[in-house]
Amino acid sequence: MKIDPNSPADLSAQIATAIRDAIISGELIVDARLPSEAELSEQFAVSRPTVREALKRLAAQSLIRTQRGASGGAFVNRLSFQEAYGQQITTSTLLLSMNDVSFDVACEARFAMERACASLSAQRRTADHLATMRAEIHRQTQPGLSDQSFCDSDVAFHRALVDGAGNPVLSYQLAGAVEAMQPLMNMITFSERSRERIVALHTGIADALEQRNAPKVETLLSQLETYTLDIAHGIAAKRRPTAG
Amino acid sequence: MKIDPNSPADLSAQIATAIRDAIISGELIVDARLPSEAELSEQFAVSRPTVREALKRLAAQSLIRTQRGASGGAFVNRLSFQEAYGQQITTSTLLLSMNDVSFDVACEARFAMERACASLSAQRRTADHLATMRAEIHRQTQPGLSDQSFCDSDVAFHRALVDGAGNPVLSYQLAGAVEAMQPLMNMITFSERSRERIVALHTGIADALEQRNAPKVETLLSQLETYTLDIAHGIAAKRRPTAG
DNA sequence: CACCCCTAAATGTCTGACAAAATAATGCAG
DNA sequence: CTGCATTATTTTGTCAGACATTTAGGGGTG
Repeated sequence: MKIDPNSPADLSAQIATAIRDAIISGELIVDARLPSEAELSEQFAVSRPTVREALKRLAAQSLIRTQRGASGGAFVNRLSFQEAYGQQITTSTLLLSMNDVSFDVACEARFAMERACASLSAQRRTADHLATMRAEIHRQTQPGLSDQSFCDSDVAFHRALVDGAGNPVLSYQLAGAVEAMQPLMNMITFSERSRERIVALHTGIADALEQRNAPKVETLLSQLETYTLDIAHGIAAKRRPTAG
Repeated sequence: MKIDPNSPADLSAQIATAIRDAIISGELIVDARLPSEAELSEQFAVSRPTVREALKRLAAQSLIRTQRGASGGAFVNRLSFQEAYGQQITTSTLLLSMNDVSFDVACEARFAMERACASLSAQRRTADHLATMRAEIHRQTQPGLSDQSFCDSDVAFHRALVDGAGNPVLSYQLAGAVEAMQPLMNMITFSERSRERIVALHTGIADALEQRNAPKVETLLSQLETYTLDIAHGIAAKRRPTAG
């Protein structure tokens, strides 16, 4: 692992890249201990603060974890699905908010992916998944529920649907799509009537999953997509009423 | 933005979180300039190296960019789809390689998501997308092509399919799924016969897209999934032939 | 007006030091 | 010899101050 002191890039960035490559290539395996900061600074011929900046870059990506004390140090981290979810969500949320992605585009992507889980979920969903969905539906019917809480419950419902597919990679990918949309969804006000309609669709989806009827789940998801767009467009229309 | 010096977490991590939250909440908008490192170290009552470690953490997530010189500093970065792709791929790749995700599970997730793009792509694909796919198919028929190059071309083909859906959010999500599988795919040796079969399926997919026949695209993708699994299982079987 | 130089501001890097945490080693009592 | 408390050592976390490098802007000169 060598670095080029004449490169235009920062030394800490180069060092981070070198170590990251070593991890990705398998040269450094999970739970392996990196040399101490003092040793690294000697190897790369840089100062300790520079090495530390590099290590913090890697820590920000959950590639390493650090521990103090004797026999401490920096260790290659096993990237858990949990941590990956978190990064996925942060990245996706920022991506949507910073690039003026329209509600329609985000919505389309989300439901397209969710429909992709439908048939797998219909095959494999357990009683637990169904129970979670029923519980969230019940929560959604509670009077006086805030829009925020309604959205949270909505996310939990769809998450159960996706988890029902029993494929952690799918769950991971969908986590970004579903949760990243939450800030956009939170701008929506759900009237009593629209909540009724959504709950009805959710109930239909849960029923179809119970019967392992994949096509019906897909159909209902499409209807939910259409209805969500209708609500969003209604809100948008109200906000700029015959401007002039 | 305040931090707690008695928290168990590192100061640099706390500062990074504080600034990250300010960005996500919209308190700091795109291209806004953060205070200089000296000012930040005063505000948070920490030393400059600590502030720098925090900034490097944010830089590692592409949340900020830095510029030297007068009127330089740290600026809130517009997270581009390009950068998000990169992070998505790195994270997904590591996730798969570190968690012993089976080829089957990854494959299932990938094709499920890709099928989700099929109908949109059938509706919206342009002549450019078709041309890209045809070109990659042609490349795949070249004799003497290495397995590595064949895989690259395969990725490019499927990427064109996904991009054909005309939804950047979908493209972003799929980038992770498709590219993260590449290290797994690269372990496969493609015989001449299996290449012929894959090319035939690719041709069928391109034809179906040209005719805007979404159901056929989905069917062919399912066949490709099955066939890919067959190849992978064949390889796995050969590697442990009647052990004992 | 154009060109050059100088200055100031900001990040990038280095040195050296101390604090805090956690393990390892040591020594003492039973 | 064993068990426990104490001390040492290693390692990360933090600080202070300094110099190098890059860049924008201002001012003087032709």
